[in-house]
Amino acid sequence: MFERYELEAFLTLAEELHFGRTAERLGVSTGRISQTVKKLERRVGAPLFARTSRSVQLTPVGLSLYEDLLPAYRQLRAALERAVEAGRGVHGRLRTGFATPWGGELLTAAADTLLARHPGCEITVREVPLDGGTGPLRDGTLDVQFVAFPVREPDLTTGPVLVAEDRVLLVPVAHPLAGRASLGLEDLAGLPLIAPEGASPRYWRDHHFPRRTPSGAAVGRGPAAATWQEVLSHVSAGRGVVPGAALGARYHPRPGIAYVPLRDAPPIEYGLVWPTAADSALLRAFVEAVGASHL
Amino acid sequence: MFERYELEAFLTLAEELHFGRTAERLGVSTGRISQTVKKLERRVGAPLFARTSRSVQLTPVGLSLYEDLLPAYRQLRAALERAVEAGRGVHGRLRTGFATPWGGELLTAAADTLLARHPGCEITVREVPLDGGTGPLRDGTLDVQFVAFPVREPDLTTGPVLVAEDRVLLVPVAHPLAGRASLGLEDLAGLPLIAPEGASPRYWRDHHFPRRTPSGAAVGRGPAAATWQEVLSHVSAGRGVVPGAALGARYHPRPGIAYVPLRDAPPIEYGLVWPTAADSALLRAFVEAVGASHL
DNA sequence: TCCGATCGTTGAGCGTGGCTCAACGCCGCT
DNA sequence: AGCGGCGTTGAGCCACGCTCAACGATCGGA
Repeated sequence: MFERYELEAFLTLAEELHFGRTAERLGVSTGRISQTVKKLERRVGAPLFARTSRSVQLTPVGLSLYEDLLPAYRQLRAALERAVEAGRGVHGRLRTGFATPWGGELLTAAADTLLARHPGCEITVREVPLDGGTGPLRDGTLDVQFVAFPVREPDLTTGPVLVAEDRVLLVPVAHPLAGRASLGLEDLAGLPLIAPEGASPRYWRDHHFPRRTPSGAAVGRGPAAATWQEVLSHVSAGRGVVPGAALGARYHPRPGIAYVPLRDAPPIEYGLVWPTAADSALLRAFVEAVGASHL
Repeated sequence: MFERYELEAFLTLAEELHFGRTAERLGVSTGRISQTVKKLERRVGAPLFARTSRSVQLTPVGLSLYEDLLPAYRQLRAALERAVEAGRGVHGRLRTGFATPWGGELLTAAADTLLARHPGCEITVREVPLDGGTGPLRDGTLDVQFVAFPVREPDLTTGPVLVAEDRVLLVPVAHPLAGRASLGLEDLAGLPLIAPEGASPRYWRDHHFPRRTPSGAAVGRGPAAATWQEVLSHVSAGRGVVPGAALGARYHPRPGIAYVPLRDAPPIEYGLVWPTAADSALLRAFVEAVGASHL
């Protein structure tokens, strides 16, 4: 019979007719799509796609399989949704966490709307250390975490992007750059960058706290910080600079800190992450509620 | 979404309303069924079954989920079957193997009927050593093997029981037991039992070549043998005895060997085994063909 | 009310298959 | 001929489905 991942790979590829896009939509590598389709074809005993390195097309067999499978797959999804609906399945306990202060407000707002709709459930919102990465999810302290993307951990599920904010550089007001209308990434060269040191994965730190500018110049090292509050203290005390989301300037501006737009940096994307194994009706309701909340 | 194993566990349990039977039908442990259902219920957010240690019943939510899922699941199966059919997917190469001579005849007969229907495919039938267990499947020498059950290997798929034969004891004609109308397992005490020595798993050897009688008396040790022909040579030369299937006596009786029914031993069951990863349309057609063949 | 039998649950630990990553080969364009 | 885009392949990793054994709950029979 069909495994879920086989179904999804086949159906997606039949729609996209492109291995790269299919892989991206499903959040796996192109190699995996190739291997999965190949395995399916061996089971069926005939090619499902006619493909060269330049084009992918459904064979007649593939087309009729697609037409057979699509409604069945839709039925499965609908059945699950209906069951969740019928079960009024939103109850239980959900422990959520955030590292940046305005994230806490977002989570609290969502928790309130959810509690109003489903009084049965219990939702806690806690701050977590900036340098802990997704550790609290792993050690069972939390069920969901609001974090800055990217998160690429095989055992964690990543929700949609909920907030995308332009990047700014937080500098001490006394700093020469504080007066500039905007900065480029190259301006980071030599500046003492404050960064968390701890369990956060390498690719995440490199993404948010680069050690080199695009042209290769070294970025300086400022003091390490465990929480966002520590980061802000360091900046306002003149001990370093740090990139952050423009949102922070609007919601929790700090005296002594200037927020200068970083022209050529992509926006920071934030969203929810949770252990795949901890999926539950309450969790998904919460994810939806956060998505519907606006700061 | 639903994983295949979750779907099957839920649907089967909804029909059987009994964890033990469900587990048996799916070939897993009851613990796994329990864990799987629990996970599903957490996802749905409501109990699907009302269960005590004495009874299992569908809850209303569970019932409507069952009614939603069953047709979708049937559609999936039907879609696969149709695709295999449409693909005329029976072609390619299939290397089959057997250890007992009459097994070879069974496989050859099936191969012939399959080749007549699908001239495109290539099927080879080879004898394999008795003491190699399922090694040829592991090292890629064979695609399917006809073996005596039980086979409990996580990476192998077990086909249905194709032949169930009463057990007999093969003894030299000159042996005092040769004249008996039947024997009990206790009679094995002290007899030199010929057994393969090699890669076959412990549970398999214990099942077919017990080292103790039911009452605990030690069974003797005869010479080791690598193939079934060697076993027969040893027996007719008076070097030992061996349990086997009654079928052997009918198809390849050997002068010098008496086949005495073993009264209290369960029948030996034979069937096909293959690496789960090697599943293919041709393979399944072959399994079916062997099932339809009769000696 | 105590036992034994039956059945579902739980947690620790194991093994494998789904997955990534990097190298490769093919194709079309310039 | 060189290059860039794309699908394939193989080696290796690790999360997760599964087993196993201990446990707890519920019944029937003395």
